[in-house]
Amino acid sequence: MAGDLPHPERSEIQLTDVLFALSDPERLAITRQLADGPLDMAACHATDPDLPKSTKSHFMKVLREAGVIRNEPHGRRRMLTLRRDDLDALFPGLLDSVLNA
Amino acid sequence: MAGDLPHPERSEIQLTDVLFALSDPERLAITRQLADGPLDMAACHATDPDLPKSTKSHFMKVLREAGVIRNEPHGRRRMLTLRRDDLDALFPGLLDSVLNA
DNA sequence: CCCTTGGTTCGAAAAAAGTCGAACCATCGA
DNA sequence: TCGATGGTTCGACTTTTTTCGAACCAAGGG
Repeated sequence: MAGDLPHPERSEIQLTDVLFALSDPERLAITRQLADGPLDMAACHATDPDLPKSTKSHFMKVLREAGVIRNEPHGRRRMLTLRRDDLDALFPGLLDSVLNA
Repeated sequence: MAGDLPHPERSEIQLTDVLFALSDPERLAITRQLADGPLDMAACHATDPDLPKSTKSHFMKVLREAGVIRNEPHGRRRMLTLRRDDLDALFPGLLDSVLNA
């Protein structure tokens, strides 16, 4: 593994992909947890604590490829961050309205 | 056919369903057309003008069941309206940010 | 009446997405 | 350097979603 996973540039982020990524309750829950700041992946449980790790990893992949989160290696762990700056710049007000709903 | 199709009550509308309905480019295009006011279904083309009518009808069903639009009989046609009041009340700012993006 | 028009529903097939075990990989601590 | 830890990727399977023709339906017009 290269360690660094691919992330879309800001200019490549598509509104429909972001909406799709957020349209799943588990992925939305993850996104909400990241609204308060970055988290270790291990510290970030969706709703089900017994979720298989491959499934959890897949959720993160969908969010990452849509441009909603960053997933970067951090020591032996993964640091997850919400791409708030990019999303706010591209779609002003969208993230806030989703998180506040 | 009863003529009147089922619509969710405002209280039944789910954020994730709305996000999913808007996460498809065709359905988003339809929604944008309705932002300026109600339209006859016949007057509301998505992107492809040669879209089969059953496919178009299905798009409308997804949007209707998510609570994004109303689809009501109007003479021999169908009147489509964006449920802006309901969406604004439930998810303030969401619709505007999506439409302005 | 019948026929056209505008639209829904059904059914089946294809495409996409979700799920998860197993294998793999990279890093840190002992 | 070995093992444990935290996570990704692969592969196969299940489920959901999409697509669209064909059948159907309701309302108006001739």
